[in-house]
Amino acid sequence: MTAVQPQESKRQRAPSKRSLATRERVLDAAEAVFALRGFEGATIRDIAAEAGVPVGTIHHHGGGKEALFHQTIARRAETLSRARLSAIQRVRAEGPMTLEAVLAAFIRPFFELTDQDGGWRHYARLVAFVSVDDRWRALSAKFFDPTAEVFFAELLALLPRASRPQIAESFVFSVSAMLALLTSRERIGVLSGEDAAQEDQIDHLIRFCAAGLRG
Amino acid sequence: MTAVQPQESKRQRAPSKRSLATRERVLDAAEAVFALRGFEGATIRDIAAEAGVPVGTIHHHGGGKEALFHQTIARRAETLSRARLSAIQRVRAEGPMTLEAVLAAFIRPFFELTDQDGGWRHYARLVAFVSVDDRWRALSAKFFDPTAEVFFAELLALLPRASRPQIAESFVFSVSAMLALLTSRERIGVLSGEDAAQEDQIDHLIRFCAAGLRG
DNA sequence: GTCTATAATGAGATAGAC
DNA sequence: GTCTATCTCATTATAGAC
Repeated sequence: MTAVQPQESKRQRAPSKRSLATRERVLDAAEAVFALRGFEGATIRDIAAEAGVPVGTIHHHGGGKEALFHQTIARRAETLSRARLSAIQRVRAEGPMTLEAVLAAFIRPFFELTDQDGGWRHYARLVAFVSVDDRWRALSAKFFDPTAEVFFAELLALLPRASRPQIAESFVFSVSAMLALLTSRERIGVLSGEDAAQEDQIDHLIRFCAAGLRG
Repeated sequence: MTAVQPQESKRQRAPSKRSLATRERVLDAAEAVFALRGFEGATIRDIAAEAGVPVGTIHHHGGGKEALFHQTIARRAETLSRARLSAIQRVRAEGPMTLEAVLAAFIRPFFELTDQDGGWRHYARLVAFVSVDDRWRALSAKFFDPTAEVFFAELLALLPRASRPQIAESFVFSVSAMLALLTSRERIGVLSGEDAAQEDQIDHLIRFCAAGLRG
């Protein structure tokens, strides 16, 4: 805030490699603990223990519990968005522009990321929490709604005979079904009694949503 | 634990009218606060303030925060179950036994209860929380799974060509879509830009799920 | 940048008067 | 049965040494 420093709140130095690594560890730990216990159920101490750092370090990097939660959501949101948008671009470029292709472009990237990395698995649970809870409405609006609206527009174009509210409802149903599958693939396995291949489950989800949207 | 009292932990006297009324007020308040803030986010003090009783009273009736939460879920679970089971009985008796009729018997009673009473509205949010969160798996299993399995059996009988895991998955998708509509009818209205009549939304949900199950 | 020690707050629970 | 006052503990946050 001095006259010597005209650019306000800009970092003086780039963070060191060590600092960046610690920051990643902290966010990994936060992701895991938040996913397991929810926001209020998680404690800074749990996260510190999980990350193997002192409690103070969490505050240094995270800047408070709520800011830490925001960062945890924000970290992977961009990657997810980009994966989805480039998938829909590919569909636009290569066709065919079917309902199934649009839904797959929205759904598949999330599952692919989730399957390749345990951190993304935790993130999927977090997204489900955030989506279902009105207290995090602002977070959803900032990180997920813009991409969702791109896909919503595609659905509108693909289903000219359906009304806008109907498509909106169907889209909400589809997203909630996707989150259910993301967060409880194990549980579904138990109920069904057999082990369905995961690829089949995702195919099935896409067919379910497409049929619902058409119906 | 004395020899004089062979029946252990039985109440000596029936609770007074006043006590029962207080208990209801406490559960109403707990329902509202838990629905708004989640389990950890809610505090005993918030609930006491909402109920207009001292903090100690909450413990007297509720027996601890977790027991209070259990009671809150338990209080309306029986009513919901019975409404669903008698709806499916009516379908069995009067026919026709369609996918839509079975889904309607599962879905409609919850919405009807939710619409007629603000407490049920809070309860719907609680059910959504409980269903999505593995920490409350035991609660779901005790209060909701038995009824769900009755409907799952009906779906199995109605869709002989589909595999058991597929029906299980579709059922999970349908339940999550139902919970999404129960907890965010307002939000869907905003996205869609117009006001769809609520009856239409429920019809639409049933059609969506039926089409998905068939597809 | 990292870590230790501590401050300040707010929580759930309970004992005992009424 | 109801309510007041209090206990005990765990939490977030921070100040300051390294």
